[in-house]
Amino acid sequence: MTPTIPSTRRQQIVEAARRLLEEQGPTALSMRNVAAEIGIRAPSLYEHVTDKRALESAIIADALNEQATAQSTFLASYQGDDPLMGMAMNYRDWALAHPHLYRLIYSRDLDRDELAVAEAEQHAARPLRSLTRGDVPASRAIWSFAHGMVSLELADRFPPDTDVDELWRRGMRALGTMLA
Amino acid sequence: MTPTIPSTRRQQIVEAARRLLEEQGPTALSMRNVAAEIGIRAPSLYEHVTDKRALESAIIADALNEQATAQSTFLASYQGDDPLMGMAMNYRDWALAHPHLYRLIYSRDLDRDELAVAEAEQHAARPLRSLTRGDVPASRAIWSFAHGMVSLELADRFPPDTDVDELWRRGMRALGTMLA
DNA sequence: GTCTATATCAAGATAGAC
DNA sequence: GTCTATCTTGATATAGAC
Repeated sequence: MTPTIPSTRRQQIVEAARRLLEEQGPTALSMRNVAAEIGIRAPSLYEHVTDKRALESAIIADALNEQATAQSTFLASYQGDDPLMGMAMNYRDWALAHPHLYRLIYSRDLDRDELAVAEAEQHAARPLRSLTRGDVPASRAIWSFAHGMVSLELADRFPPDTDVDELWRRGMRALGTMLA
Repeated sequence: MTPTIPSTRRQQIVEAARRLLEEQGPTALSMRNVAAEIGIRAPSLYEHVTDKRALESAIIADALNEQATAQSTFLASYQGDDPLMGMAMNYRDWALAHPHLYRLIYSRDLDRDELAVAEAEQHAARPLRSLTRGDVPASRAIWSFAHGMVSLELADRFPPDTDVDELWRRGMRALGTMLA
């Protein structure tokens, strides 16, 4: 079987749900829509996922893993002289490319009791931690800044006169002093 | 009329809605619940507020103004030697004291076309800007960090071993170098 | 102006037939 | 596994009484 064809019904459901979310936003992510997307009725979904929240958790786990892969791939091939700023831009670019997905990820508590979610969380934190050479508090503070920036940008919360690039530059330069 | 008794029906509605949100969370914030809270039926609300979104915007405007007042009051009476860290803790404390309210404020785009909201946004940014002595990008970068920290803490996104206080100390100390 | 009564539509979820 | 039928709850809109 080819990788683009989901091997299980559950996987097919999760992928359809994510597609709806990314292309049409959170209001399109209804059980009815997801079911219609794969040609069945809504109640049938409950044979494969516990409820809507579990479906969202599956999307979140997939997304965190993808983001982690994007970051470690970026880091492995980075050639410039400011990998920290590079990672910040990589984080931002991923979020802006998947705005609805990013908002879902941080819209609620993580279901850490679901193994796939707990693993994905660990996975997602690894690339930045490797960059701070194991300084975990520093990596978490940098993550907080990046998340705040992306979150405010996605919600259009910066006043219209804001030079967002400048905020990233100044913020990341200042935060980089944590590592010296 | 005493200040604790809302002078208009609309004000009464906004206060009831906020009370429901703060005490019982976002799912309790329904038009039916709000109406029941003040002893009327849901459809009657639409004589006073355009729709639910406008009601939320009214709550957000009130909340931003309150937060602004809390910050400027704090700043006016601050005696210590690190006002920036003090402001950060004031920001955090306010958010942790009003978690559902804080999440509502940042859950969606601001309705800047509503005058009260646009004014409240300006109002909320002022205390921190006075602290950075007019360095607007610095104040916005600091705000982003603070928002990221609060947002991750409220959503329980820091791993269980996290010393959140330490993240604030290290992050704010680093960001303070922007002002020197 | 303000309210009650009512209707429409969509959502998440469950029971039980096939 | 999938279906139909159904329950419950929510936002919203209109008609019409007072």
